[in-house]
Amino acid sequence: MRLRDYLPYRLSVASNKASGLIARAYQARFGLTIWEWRVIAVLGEGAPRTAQGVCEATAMDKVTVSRAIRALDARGLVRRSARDDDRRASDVRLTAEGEAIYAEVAPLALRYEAALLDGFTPQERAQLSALLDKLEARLAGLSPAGRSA
Amino acid sequence: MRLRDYLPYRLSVASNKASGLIARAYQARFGLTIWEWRVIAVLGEGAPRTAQGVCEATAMDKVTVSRAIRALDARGLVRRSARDDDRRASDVRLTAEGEAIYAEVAPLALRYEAALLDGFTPQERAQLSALLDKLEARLAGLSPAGRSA
DNA sequence: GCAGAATAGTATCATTTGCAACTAATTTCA
DNA sequence: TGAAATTAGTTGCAAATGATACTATTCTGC
Repeated sequence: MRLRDYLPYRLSVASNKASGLIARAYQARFGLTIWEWRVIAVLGEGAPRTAQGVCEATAMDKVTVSRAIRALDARGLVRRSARDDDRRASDVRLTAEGEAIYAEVAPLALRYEAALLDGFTPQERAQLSALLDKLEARLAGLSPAGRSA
Repeated sequence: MRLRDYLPYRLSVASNKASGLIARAYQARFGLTIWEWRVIAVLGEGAPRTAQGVCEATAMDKVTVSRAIRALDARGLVRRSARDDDRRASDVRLTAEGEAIYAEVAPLALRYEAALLDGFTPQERAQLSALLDKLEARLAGLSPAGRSA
């Protein structure tokens, strides 16, 4: 058993390094945590979402989502509007200011991804993506009930 | 920008799911945290290591290592012995009881890895490993100074 | 149409984490 | 030699995190 060859360990190291790198950039330039950024990223797709919808789209748990949305709301980057078909839930969407942040952060994020994949051939990129798909499928089968953070 | 296709996000989700799955098993059966397990895993290779050496081998920061070693020491799974060539540092090694735990946990860990990779062909396993190598190399180049957790 | 179960989201509290400061020992090099 | 800088490891404290419990609302099915 060699830790440095152990797949879950390697995933963890790679993921933490990548996330840490990018998180520092979000934090330094926009004062956003990774979770706030994830919320912005899914809302940036256009459609409003409930907190629950954000949970599903971001693989964050509901407490984390609740806090991220509250922080974004406090900064005026998102706006919540009660739904009349279900008054427990609210639709969350980006404000104009939130859109502006999204428009700046998204390209930055993509540049980081491009930097990570710099030197990967198109074949390698496709392989990596396919292998991650496969891994995700395995994990979905093995996990008790898909939480993550 | 689609979050669900974003590489750092995908790595994070896969890593957290895999780690969480395995962490639950360590915790439930042996009362070990992931960090304690990592320390045991590297010490299980045989050679004693200083805390610093453990840091390098596990990609953990020194505070985390210090705490993990202390907890393992308190449980009698590792033993520390002052070095006389440098009295700031101690060599840490597994006790007999630590070895016994290692002998039980390591196969369990490998079974989990095998479960993750169930359905992967040998080619796919090799590809995954090679792609992670490549990613790690990129990350080493991009990261300010390789910390992680 | 109503009692009980389920769900959206929030609040509480204990634990974990990480940074920065600290002690003690060692190295550097003038 | 010996003062300044560096390193090993620990500690303290503030912030992040997560499990659990809670409120309010909606669904179920009898």
